Amino acid sequence: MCAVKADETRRKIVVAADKLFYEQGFDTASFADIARVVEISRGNFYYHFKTKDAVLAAVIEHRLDERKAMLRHWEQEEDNPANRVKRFINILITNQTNIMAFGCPVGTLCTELAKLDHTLKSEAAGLFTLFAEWLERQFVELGCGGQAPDLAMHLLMRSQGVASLANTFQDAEFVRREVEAMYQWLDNQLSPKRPT
Amino acid sequence: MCAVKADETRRKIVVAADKLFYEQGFDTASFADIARVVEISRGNFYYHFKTKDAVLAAVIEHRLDERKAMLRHWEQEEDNPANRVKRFINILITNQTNIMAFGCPVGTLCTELAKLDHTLKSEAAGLFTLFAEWLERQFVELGCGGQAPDLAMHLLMRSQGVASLANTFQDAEFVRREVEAMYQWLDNQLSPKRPT
DNA sequence: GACAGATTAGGGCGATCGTCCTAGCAATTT
DNA sequence: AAATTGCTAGGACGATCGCCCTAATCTGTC
Repeated sequence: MCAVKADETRRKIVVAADKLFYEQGFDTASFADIARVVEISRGNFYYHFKTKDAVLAAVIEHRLDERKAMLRHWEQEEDNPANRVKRFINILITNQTNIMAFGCPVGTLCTELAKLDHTLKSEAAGLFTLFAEWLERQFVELGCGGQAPDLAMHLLMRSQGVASLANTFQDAEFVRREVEAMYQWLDNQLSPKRPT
Repeated sequence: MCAVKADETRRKIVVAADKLFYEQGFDTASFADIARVVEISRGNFYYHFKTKDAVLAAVIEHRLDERKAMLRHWEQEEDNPANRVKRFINILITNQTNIMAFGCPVGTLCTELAKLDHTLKSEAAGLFTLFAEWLERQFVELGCGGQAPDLAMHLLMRSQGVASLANTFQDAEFVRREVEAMYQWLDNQLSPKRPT
């Protein structure tokens, strides 16, 4: 009775819901869709999650855990904060196929929840905050000081913009070009030639 | 019987649908919602539009017309192409309230239609293309030559990124800062200090 | 004022939504 | 072997969806 079976099923539901919420949107993806993927009955759903919002909360939690693990991984693999930031920029390349098909998982969720005026929209925004604060720390380590928060937001902004247009235009060359420009921008921040 | 009545009602429907699709999303906004705003019966809807997709098509058409008129207006008011581009950038300020509440009308629609894999997603993308080509023409006039298409897409990308984060974080100061940075970027393109 | 066409109101269609209930199967404990 | 608990299957609920049909009303012409 160690409840390991339920935990496993619950995990499967969260993973499936995560994927479906991303690919179809939170509102469009239904209980029936999720149940079909997990291969459980719709009725059984209620045992694990009382409401759809509860599923969404679990999905956001799951995404937070995944992103935190990814950021930790980058910190372990890269000594240089600049290279860590480059890892972030490079998501646009490594996740290009998904982004072109469905946009940025974080941005599109926040946008949808804002339109639905959903209770959990601030929780979803926490995914952005996670990246913003992590990037900020890297810029602090790089000696950007008080500029660090603005630089972090600027980079986040560019990745969102690229994801949005990549999704609309399906233009891989555009993505490559903008990623290159972001690398360039990063270098300029580290060895400033008196901008402004 | 000059059908002026029907045209007027049809126009009201399109305007109401435009607003609701923007504020709630295409999928969430229902016939009943639109009919309530226009103050007609749900049944009457069918006389003007056979399907919801037909309403969407009309809304996209309507948005295209509005944007084209706006761009024409800018061209009349501003002789200098640089000032025209600044007008574009300044949308983020003039439309700030709506953007913070519901995101960019063009970007969020394209994103949603992509997730729904909707037939009209390429038509919606035409709204982006309209801006991209218009910006490109301004950059050509400014003597940017072959760079013009890339510069246009870059600017479009930044406006999308700013709109997305403005929507999520409700940070007016961030918007102001990024708009300023876009003005700066524009100036740099016009008097290049050997970048790259 | 009768007629014809344009426009409207209202309700019904089947499908699907999130939610909820309950009977039964599966697995572990005593 | 019996009993307790964990977990599941299946269906029913009211509401709402896009869509469709038809009868009534309005408007302008002869």
